[in-house]
Amino acid sequence: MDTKTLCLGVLAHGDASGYEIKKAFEDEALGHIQDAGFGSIYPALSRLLKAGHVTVTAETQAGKPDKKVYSLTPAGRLAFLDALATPSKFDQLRSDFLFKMLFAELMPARQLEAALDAHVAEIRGRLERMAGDDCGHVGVGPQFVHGFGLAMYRAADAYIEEHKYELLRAALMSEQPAEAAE
Amino acid sequence: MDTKTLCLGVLAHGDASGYEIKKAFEDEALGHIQDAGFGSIYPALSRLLKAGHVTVTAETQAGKPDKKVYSLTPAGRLAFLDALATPSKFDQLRSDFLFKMLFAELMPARQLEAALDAHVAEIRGRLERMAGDDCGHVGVGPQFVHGFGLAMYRAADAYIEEHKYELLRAALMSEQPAEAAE
DNA sequence: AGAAACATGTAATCGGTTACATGATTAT
DNA sequence: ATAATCATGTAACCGATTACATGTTTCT
Repeated sequence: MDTKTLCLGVLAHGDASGYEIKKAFEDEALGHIQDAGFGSIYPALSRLLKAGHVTVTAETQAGKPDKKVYSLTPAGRLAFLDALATPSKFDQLRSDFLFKMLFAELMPARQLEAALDAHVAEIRGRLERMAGDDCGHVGVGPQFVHGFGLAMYRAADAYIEEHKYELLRAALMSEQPAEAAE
Repeated sequence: MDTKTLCLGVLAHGDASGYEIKKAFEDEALGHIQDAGFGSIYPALSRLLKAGHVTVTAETQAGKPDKKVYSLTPAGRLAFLDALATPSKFDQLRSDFLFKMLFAELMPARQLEAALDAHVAEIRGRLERMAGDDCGHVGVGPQFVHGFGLAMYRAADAYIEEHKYELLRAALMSEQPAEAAE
């Protein structure tokens, strides 16, 4: 998904400035599945403006810098619907964590355990934050995605807990048993 | 993970040519979690050679083009171990599919169902292919990763099956009930 | 006083994807 | 014949990340 389509998606849920679009990628459902920085959002909005997919209105704010609020045009809405209809290629699991685990045998046991624990801790933190989200007000789409995220994180958590000792045992056995002398 | 580190990883499992490294990203465990094309592998190998992380030996083959077989140097092995020790940022779920599902309400019911079915079909295909892999000979690392992939795909499959009708019902209700007249 | 949030943008850089360029052999 | 596999590489392009540049207000 390119940043232009991502911006169209955020704007489909309501008018927003570039800054507000950035914030949308930091919390809630969107933050877990896509990301974009200022350096890609602002140029994307310029291109969308040129293409006629959005319009912009400058809003002067008391005590705050001016805001440029973008709105979807009918053409922009159509373009977004079109993007939704385009089949995208299947998402890879693409994970640095899993890549490292492929080489678990090359890592010292302590380092392996630290990597595993850090990953589980991150998953649990996300799980907790997500459990607190109230999804009553959001639509079925975001609810589905939220539930999907929960299911994935829970499955990952459970799998790692169940299998980390297999990994750790192998790592410990491959190390010199000289540690008993320490 | 940049392509250089990915190449180091493949070479840590044994000497290989650029072509063979590319193949490693197409099958088995690696293919599910990382990807790299010729256009990034060859330049990466050149840079690794310049950095002294790999050495190269030209192998003349009867009836086939010459091969350049790369081997890790001790420095390269160290650099890879170092990369494994470096904490990487947490993997996002980053999914085009989920992004689209966020906007399920904007899609026609048929298109939504098609997207859902295509995704499930892809997951099941992968699940079947993975079930056939014999993991007896590989190490604990690749076995862990293989099992992780299976667990994730199974969880995704189960979640979609359980919740697709919620999505579909909402999509059908939001459409005009004029279809009974057709 | 200093940091953080609000707000927008540009420029340099870096790296990945895609297409191009070449060429032999083997299988259909 | 033609496509596919084996084999290596370069060049153009595209876009994302990062840093830079600017300026106010509010909170600590």
